[in-house]
Order: sequence, then C-alpha cells, then structure tokens
Amino acid sequence: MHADDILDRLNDEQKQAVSAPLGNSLVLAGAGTGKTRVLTHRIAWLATHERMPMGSILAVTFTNKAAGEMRTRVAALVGDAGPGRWVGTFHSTALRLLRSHRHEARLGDEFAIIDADDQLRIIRTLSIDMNISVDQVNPRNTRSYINKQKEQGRRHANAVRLNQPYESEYKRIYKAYEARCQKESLVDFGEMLLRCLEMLREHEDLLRLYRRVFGNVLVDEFQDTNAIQYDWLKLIAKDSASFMAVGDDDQSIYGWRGAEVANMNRLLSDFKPVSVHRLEQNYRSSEHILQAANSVISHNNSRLGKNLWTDQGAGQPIVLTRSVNEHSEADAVATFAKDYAMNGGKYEDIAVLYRSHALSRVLERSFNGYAVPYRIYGGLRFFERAEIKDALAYMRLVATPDTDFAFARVVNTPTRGIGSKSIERLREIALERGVSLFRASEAVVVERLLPARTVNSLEKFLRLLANMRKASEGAELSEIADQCIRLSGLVDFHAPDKTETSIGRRENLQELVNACSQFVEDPVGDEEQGTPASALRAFLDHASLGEEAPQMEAGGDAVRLMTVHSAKGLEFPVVQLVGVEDGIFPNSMAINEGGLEEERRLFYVAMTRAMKELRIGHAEVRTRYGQGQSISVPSRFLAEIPEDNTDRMFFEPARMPSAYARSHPSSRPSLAKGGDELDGVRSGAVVRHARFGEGIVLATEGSGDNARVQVEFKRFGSKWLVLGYANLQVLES
DNA sequence: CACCGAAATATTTTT
DNA sequence: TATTTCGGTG
Repeated sequence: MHADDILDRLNDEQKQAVSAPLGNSLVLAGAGTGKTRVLTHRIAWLATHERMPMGSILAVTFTNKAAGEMRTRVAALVGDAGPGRWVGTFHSTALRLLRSHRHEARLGDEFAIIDADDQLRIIRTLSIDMNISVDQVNPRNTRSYINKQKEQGRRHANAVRLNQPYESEYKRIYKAYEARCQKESLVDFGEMLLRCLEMLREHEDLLRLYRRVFGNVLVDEFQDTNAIQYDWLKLIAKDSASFMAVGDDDQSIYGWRGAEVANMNRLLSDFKPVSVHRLEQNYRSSEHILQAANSVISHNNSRLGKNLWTDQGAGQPIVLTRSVNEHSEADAVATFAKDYAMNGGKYEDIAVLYRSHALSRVLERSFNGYAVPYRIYGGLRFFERAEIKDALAYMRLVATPDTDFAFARVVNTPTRGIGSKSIERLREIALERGVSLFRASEAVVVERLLPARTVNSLEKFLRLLANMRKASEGAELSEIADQCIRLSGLVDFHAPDKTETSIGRRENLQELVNACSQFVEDPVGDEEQGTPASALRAFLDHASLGEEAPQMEAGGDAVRLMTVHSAKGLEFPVVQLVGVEDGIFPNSMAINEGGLEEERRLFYVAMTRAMKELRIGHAEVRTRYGQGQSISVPSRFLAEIPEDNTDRMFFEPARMPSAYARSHPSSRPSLAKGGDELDGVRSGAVVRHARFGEGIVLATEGSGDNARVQVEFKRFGSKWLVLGYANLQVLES
C-alpha cells in the first residue's frame, strides 16, 4: 500500500496523528473516534513512508482481543508481517522477553505462569506453614497486598506502606511468597512485568539491544498503564525513533488494579511529545447518546478535557426504563430483544451490559424463558475452570514433573487416597532434601517412608505420570492433551453423570483437545513451536495468559451479555444497561473519593458503546442473594443525563412473570384488556398497594399463580402486578 | 481417607 | 440463591 493511500479516508485530525513526524507523540482519542484506526494506519505509515522494518515496531495493548484485532488490521494494510511480530499485550511481550532471556531474568528453564487462583493456593499454604491464622489474615487480602506492591514495582524488601491492618503479616508472607515462587520457578501476572523491568535494568547490554530493536513503540489504552508498565515503556521507548501513546483519560477504568491516569500527565513531562493530537469526531454514536455521555462525564473534575461531536444526526433519545424488580427488568429486556428480532433486527446487534457478573443470572433465566438466544462473555473463563486447570496441570507435569504447584494440584485429583496429611508429609520430605515433590515422591516410594497404603497410591500416581510421558513422546499437542485427560480419569471424576454441569465439563475437556489442535494449526502466540515439546510449552503459556478459547467467537445470532469492563473497546447498534442503581452502579464498594469518578468513567464507557439505541434500566426492588429484598434508588448518574436526550422516563415494561414465560417458552404475552374478573378484582376497581398507594385497575390477565392486573397508580403511573404477590386491598369494586 | 449433608459465605471490575 | 468449606460418619 502506498503512503498516500494510508491517509485516504481519514479525517484531518487522524491524518495528522498518522503522519506525525518521528519522535514522541500523544493521541487523545475519545470513544469511537477511530483510535484503533489511527494506530494501525500509523504502523502502516511507519512501515511504508518512514521505511521502518516491521520487526522494529512494537505495539502493545492490554487485552488479547485488542492485540488480535490490531494484528489482523495491520495485516490488511501492509500484508502479514509473519507470526505476530511484536504486536501483543504487555504481558505477552514481557513473557516473550523473559522466555528469551530466562538466564538473565534469573528464571528456571521451564518457569510456569500462575494465575490468581494458584496464587491464592500458595499463599494459603504459606500462611499455614508460618502459623499465621488464615481466619484473621485473609489470603485474599494478602494476595491483593502482594499484587499491589508488584504493580508499583515493589519487592518485599522495599514494600511501600499501605496502612492496612495485618500489614506486617502481609509483608512476611510476601517475602515467603517471593522465595517460594523463585524456588519453584513460578511467575505471576505482576511478576512478568516486574521481572522484565528488573532484567532490563540490570542488564545494560539487553537494554541496549532492545532499545535498538524497538525503534518504534506504540501503546494502546495508555490511560490504563500502571507504574511498572509506565517505567517499562520509559526504559525502552524514551529515546526511540518514534513513540506514540494513544489514550483517553475519560475511559480509565482500571484504577483498582493499579492503573494510574496520572501517567497521561507524566508522559507530557517525561516524554515531551513533539505533537499532541486530539480526536474528537465520534463516528459511532448518534447525537442524543453522545450529548448525554458528554454531560455525564463533565461531572468529573480531574480531566484533560475534550468534547466529542458527531455529524450523524440526533438519532433516538435514550430510553430510561424502570421496573418493579429485577425479574421484571430481565423480562423487559428479553421481550425487547424478541421484539427487536421479530421486527427484522439481529440478536447480535444487542449487547446487555451490567456492572457485575452477578446481574447476569436473572437475565439468563428470562432469556431462557422467552427463548431468546444469548451468549455470556467473561465470567468463569475457559482456562480457569477447575477441570481444565487440572488437565493443564497434568500437561504441565508431562513437560516438567518438578513443577510443584501442578503436582500438588493433581496428586489427589481424581482422588486416589493421597489426602492432606500425606501431602503435608511429602512437603516436609521435599523441604528436608531440597527436592521437588515429584522427586520426594520417588524417594518415598523407594525408601517406603510413609504408610504402605500411601506408598502404594503414590507409586500408582508416579506410574500414571510415567505412562503419560511415554504416551506423549513425540506426539502431537492435541494427542498429549487427549492422553492426559484419558489416562488421568479426569472425565469420570469431573463429569460422572448426565447432569447439565457434567455434560458441560465433558465438553470443556473435549474442547481443550480441540483448542490444542487449533493452536498448532494457527498459532496465536509469537514464539515458534518447532518441536512438540516447545508446542506444549507455548500452549501452556498461551493458556496461562488467559486467552479465550476459540469457540467463544463462533456460534449463531445471539444477544451478548457482558460486564461494562469487558465491553470496553467494543461497539453495538443497541446497548441495554441493566441494574443502574445506586450501590450497584456506582458500586457501593467504590463510592469514595477517587472511586466515584472511576465509576462515572465506567458509566461513560458503557454509554458510548451504543451506536443507535441506548436503553438504561433500573429496578425499584432488587433481591440480594435470594432473600432480603432491598429498595433500590436509581443511579445518581441518571440525574446527570439531560432530560432532552431521554425518552419515556418510568417506562413500565413488566408484561409477564418469568414463571409463565418459562412454562410457555414460545408464546408471546397477549395483553388482554377487558372486564374479566380475577379473585374479586376487576378492571375499574379502586385498590390500595402498600408501596404505591391508591390506584385504578385497568386490565387483568392470566389466572391462578399467573394472575396479573394492570393498575394505574396516582403517584407512580401504571404498573403490572402479580396478584398473589402484590397483596392489593380492594377499596371499591 | 472419602463421602455426605450442613453451615457459612459471597458479589466489583481482569491481564 | 449458588457455591464453597466444614464436620461428622463410615
């Protein structure tokens, strides 16, 4: 592609950013202003106009999805640059450097990546070993302490004071945790970045090398960088030929995991960008949506400031809906989706967004009831499921039997008579002799160090591992996975019966095998995987980096359900927000100084996902874990949306109770209005409700448990109520 | 040591 | 409500 073509079909601001002179530049790109476009075109510009080799261009993003997107879009512009080159997430890039220089990084040859769950297990056993009460010093809190320190680049020795209770215990455990990870060659997410940073700091030659290699550095979502990511960028990119950071301070929503918006300001003084570009023309949303979003975000104080505009016309006003409770809200969303599809729309045009995963459960029920196809994103990710992690642990042991955390995970999974006591003893023996659990087990078997029953079980387990390794020799990756699953007996253990969960688990395990063959065919990572052994290692890394299983992207037309966080970077013709109530959104855990502004930014992100239609719902009553209904107050953010941009305040959508919908999945509710009588209540009757006060019955519908009436209340407008639940007092019939 | 039912506990967001 | 942990029994 020619240099001129690259600038084609870009607006003036975008053109300037793409063709900016070499040196440092900052692009402030509002939501929907073509940020990814600018980044990919900039890469193409560097490659063609500036004649930079593709291998000299490092582009980092936060999510795998964004990295993948960037790869395909760059490939479309300048052709495939080989397997990925240097386009990846912060974590995958750091990991790649660590793998290439494990010696300089002081890591073992086969270091393994551990996730949050593994971290917790390690912390728990450490706490117990150290006689620190797990009831008082909560391992979860310890974990968040450790992660926080790492995000700020702190080892235990120079940990920063956080003024938390039990801080000295946290610190002691942190020290032990560092030692344990080092000894077993384990790397957690924070460690990847920290270790990489330290490695470059300690090895001048490597730093020089990579400064030369990465002549051009581009960063996406810069507002989400934390302290070490920033330092890392500064270290390798401060004097590079070109450096471009793209970000939007209004979309900084990861403060809770260490992201510092202040890095945007820091960049101005540290990198002294030769050019700053502002992208303010929004191509995504209609005017109503954009104006409302602008209005909401303007309530934040700490902003760099910008105002998005569009020439797409007013579009539809935002629909604000109020429902009596979460079930009615969910039903309203389901029926809306159904209507939308029946009028020629596609389900996949619709995204239902919520603040936390917990809100998806009610939606699922209603969607099932109304037979609306849906797909939930996020939640328990594929590679985090217990059965998958078990299978991966076996695969890990095939690669490296000395990996203690994998050994400990599956030595008794499926149960084979090696209980906690035996494992404890095994640990002691391993510690005494300074060997891995695997070696310790061998010794126990040979020297008969434990009760005969345990020794037998251990011997069987070791034989199992040996068989797996033998079966895996020279085998294809998917064959290895298949053997691990089969020989271990994980299927029978996790999926013994015909229940839905069992079937799901069985499918998951099968899917793991599929993912393996997929991975070999179409490698996602950047490292070459010549031999089956290196393919195995690469796959384990891939799995540990939490990349989504390929199946998620496939599938038919369906509504998408996800958290606002995971919707970042995406856009949908129709966005439905649910549970927009104070305490949920903004979340009660976050209503404090900095927290509220971040919640508002999150709300802003949610609103700006919508292209044509934005619907925002809240319920009057919401049940929290099964019992104890609490009255909900609409989110304070709703008051920040101008009246002019909204429509049908207090729209009352409840039409049909879920129970009915469930028993008649295909039928649509018919709104029979008439004078029929139900339990002594007929239309025209005057009734009183405990909460809504006096009203007139407009219509009745259904019978028995499904009997419902529509009541026009004096102060609350018209509502559908379930007779058995509403407890109406008839004043006048 | 494994299994089962009871009790406790949890809901903020994720690379 | 849904899931995990605990404690008692076999």
